[in-house]
Amino acid sequence: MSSNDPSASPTLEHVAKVAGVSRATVSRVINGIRNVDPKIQEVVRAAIAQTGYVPNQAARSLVTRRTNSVALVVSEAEHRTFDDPFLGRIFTDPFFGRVVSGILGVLRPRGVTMALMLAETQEARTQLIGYLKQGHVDGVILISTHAEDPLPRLLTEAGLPAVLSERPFTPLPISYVDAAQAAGAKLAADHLVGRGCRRVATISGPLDMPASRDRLEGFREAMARHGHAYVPSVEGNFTQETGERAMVQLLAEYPDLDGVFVANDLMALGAVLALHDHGRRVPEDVAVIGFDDSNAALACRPPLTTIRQPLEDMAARMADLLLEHIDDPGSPPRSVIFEPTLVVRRSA
Amino acid sequence: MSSNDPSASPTLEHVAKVAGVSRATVSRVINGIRNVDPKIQEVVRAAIAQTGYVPNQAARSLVTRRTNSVALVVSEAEHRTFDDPFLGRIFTDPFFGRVVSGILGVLRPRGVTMALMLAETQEARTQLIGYLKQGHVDGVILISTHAEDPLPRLLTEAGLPAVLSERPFTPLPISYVDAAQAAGAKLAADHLVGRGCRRVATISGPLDMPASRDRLEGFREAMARHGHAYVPSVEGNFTQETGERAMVQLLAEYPDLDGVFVANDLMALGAVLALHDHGRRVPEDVAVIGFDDSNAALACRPPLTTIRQPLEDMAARMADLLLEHIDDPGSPPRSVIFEPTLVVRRSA
DNA sequence: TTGAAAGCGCTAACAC
DNA sequence: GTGTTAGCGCTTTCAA
Repeated sequence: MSSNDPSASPTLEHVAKVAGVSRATVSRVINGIRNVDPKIQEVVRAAIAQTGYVPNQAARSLVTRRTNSVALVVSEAEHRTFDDPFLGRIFTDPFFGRVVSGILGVLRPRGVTMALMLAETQEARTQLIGYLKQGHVDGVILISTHAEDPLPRLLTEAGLPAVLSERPFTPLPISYVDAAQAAGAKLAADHLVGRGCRRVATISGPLDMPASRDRLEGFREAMARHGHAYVPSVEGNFTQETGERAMVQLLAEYPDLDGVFVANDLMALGAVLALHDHGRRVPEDVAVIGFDDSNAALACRPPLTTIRQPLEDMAARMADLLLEHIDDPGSPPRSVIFEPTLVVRRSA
Repeated sequence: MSSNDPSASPTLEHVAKVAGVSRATVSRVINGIRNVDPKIQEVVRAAIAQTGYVPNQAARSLVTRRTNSVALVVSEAEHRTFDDPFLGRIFTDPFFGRVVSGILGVLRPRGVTMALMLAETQEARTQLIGYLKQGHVDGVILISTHAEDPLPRLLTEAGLPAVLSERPFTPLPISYVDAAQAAGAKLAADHLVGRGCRRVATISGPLDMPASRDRLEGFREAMARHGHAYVPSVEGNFTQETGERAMVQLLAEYPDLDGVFVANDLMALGAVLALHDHGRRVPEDVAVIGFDDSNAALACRPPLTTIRQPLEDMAARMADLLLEHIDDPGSPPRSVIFEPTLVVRRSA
C-alpha cells in the first residue's frame, strides 16, 4: 500500500501511475533522454507537476555512482588545532571569498553543490580521506596552505578526481591551477626600482608554502638583475599582525629602508601601520607593495599598490578541471598557470 | 560474477564472504549494534580491514533516509546578483568565519558534514528549495541577511528541519538563535554617556534587517533614558566603505559630534578612517563604539571598543538545535538568546 | 518508442 | 545471537 500513502513524498512509481506510463518512461523524461513521444512527455510533465515529484538523490546516486557534489577542502598545517584562529584566518582572508565565488560560479549552473571541509590535523585528514572514499562527493578541490601536506598524495592514491590550488610541493600526477608567482614578484621589483628605491626589503609568507618561496625567490632574482645583490627578508604568516611585527623587525635592522615588497595585502596592511607608528610616511619615506589585490588593499591608508592574481578566474578554472576529470576519469592531469598583474595605487 | 570483480570497491557482501558471516552481521558490527558475539566482531573487523571496505553512503541514505549532512545556507537580498561583491562581502566579513567555526565544532565530532549554499536571487531560492527537498541534506542552518527573505517560510512549509541565525522578521514556527541586540546597543549607549559624550550619533546597519533595527532602536531608547531625546542616524550596509561614507555625512551635518555608535566593526573601521581624514582624533574628539568584536576591531587604529556577541557559541547552538530537530522531527521550535558584552579598548 | 525487470549496496524486520 | 529476506527509489539493459 505504500504507493498509496499520501504522507510519503511521491516517487517515480506514483508519477508513472498518474501519467499512465511506466517508471522507465518517466525516468527518461526527467533525464532528458530523447526517443520519448512529445505527447507522452507532456503528460509526464503534467503528472510530475501534479504530484510535486522530486527525484531522490540517494537512489539516483546508488545507481549512477554520481553525487553531483564536490568538496572544497581547506587543509592547514599540522600543528594548529581547531581552537586556533585558523578558521577565522582562512575565512576572514578575502582570498577565501573570491575562491568560493569563482568555484560556485561554475558549479551552480551545472547543478553541482559544494561541501566545505576542513583538514587541520592528521586525524582530520585520515577521517576526511575515509569519508571521501565513501563516495560522498564526486571530486575534490583542495586549498592546501602548507608544503608537507600529505593530502595531495592521499587523494592521488585514493584515485579521487582532484584539483589543487597550487603546484604540489612534491611532483605528483595531479591537476593544479596556479599563478606565476615569481613573475608577480618581478613586477613588484621592477616597480620599486623604477620609482627609485635603493634600500629594499621584503616580508615573505610562510616558507613551507611553495607560493611564498616562489615570491621570495622571484623577487630576489629580479632585484639581482637590477644590481641589488642582497634583499633582506623576514618571514610572516600572512596575517596582519605578523606583517606588523615583521616590519618592526626590518625597521630595527635597516632603519634607512625605502621600499618593501610584502607577500600579501593583509601583511602589507600591518606593515603600513607599523611604518606609520614609527613615523615613516608611505610612500614618501618607504614605498610598500602588497600581493593579491584583496580588499585589504583598498582598506589601507594609503591604498596599496599590489600584485593582482585573478583568483576568481583561477578558482573557476579549478572547478572546470575537476568537472572534466569527473566526466572523464582517464584524462591526464593538467596544469593551468595564470599571469599576475601590477595594480598601481598610492603606496608605491 | 560481480562479487568477484576485484576492480570494484568492496561491498558488504564481500566482507561477509571473507568473514564467513551474513551481510546483516557485518552491518551490525559496522553500526555498533550490540547482540553480536565479540569473537565474530573480531573476525568481521579483520575482514573489513583486509578488504578495505567503506560503506556506500548512497545505499545507506536510501534506506535510512539520512544523509548525515546539513546545509549552511546564506541568503541575501533580492536585488543583488552573483557578480556583485556579495560573496566577497559575506565571506570576507570576519563574522562568517566565526559562524562556520562554531558550527563545524559541533558537526564534525558527530560525523556530519556541511554543504555551503547560496541563495541570492529569487531563482536561486526556488532552486534551492527543490534541491533541499531531494533529500540532499538532513537539515538547514539559515543565515539570512534581510527581512523579506521568503526562505524561512519556504523551509517551514517544506517541513525541513531548520534553524535561523536571527529572529524571523515575521513570526514563524521555526527555531532560531539570536543575540539580545537592544541590550548590546544599551551597553554602548551607557558607555558613551558614561565617558561624557554629549553629542552622539549612530551609524546603523541595513534597516531591512531585524538585527539592525533592534540595535538602532535599542540605542535610541537607552540614550533617551539618559535624557538624549534625539540621536541622528545614517544607514550603512555593514561594509567598511559605507561606514566611511556615513561618517562623512554625519560630520557634515553635525560637525560637533563627540560620540558614535556604529552597528558593526567593519563600518566602525571605515568611520574611524573618515574621522581621521577629517582631522578628528579618536577617542579624544570623537569616541567610537563598534559591534561584533570581529578582528577588524583589533586591526583598527586605535583598537575599537565594541560590543561582543559570542558568535561561535551562538553558531554551535544553532548546530545543536538543528541536530535535535533532525533526531526528533516532532520537537517544537525553540529560541535561544545570547547576551552581548562590552569590550573596552581604546576608541571609546 | 515504450515497458518489464534486474539490480545498485545497504538496513531492518522477522525468523530461526 | 545470527541469517534470510524484503525492500529503499532509481537507472538501464533488453525485449517487445
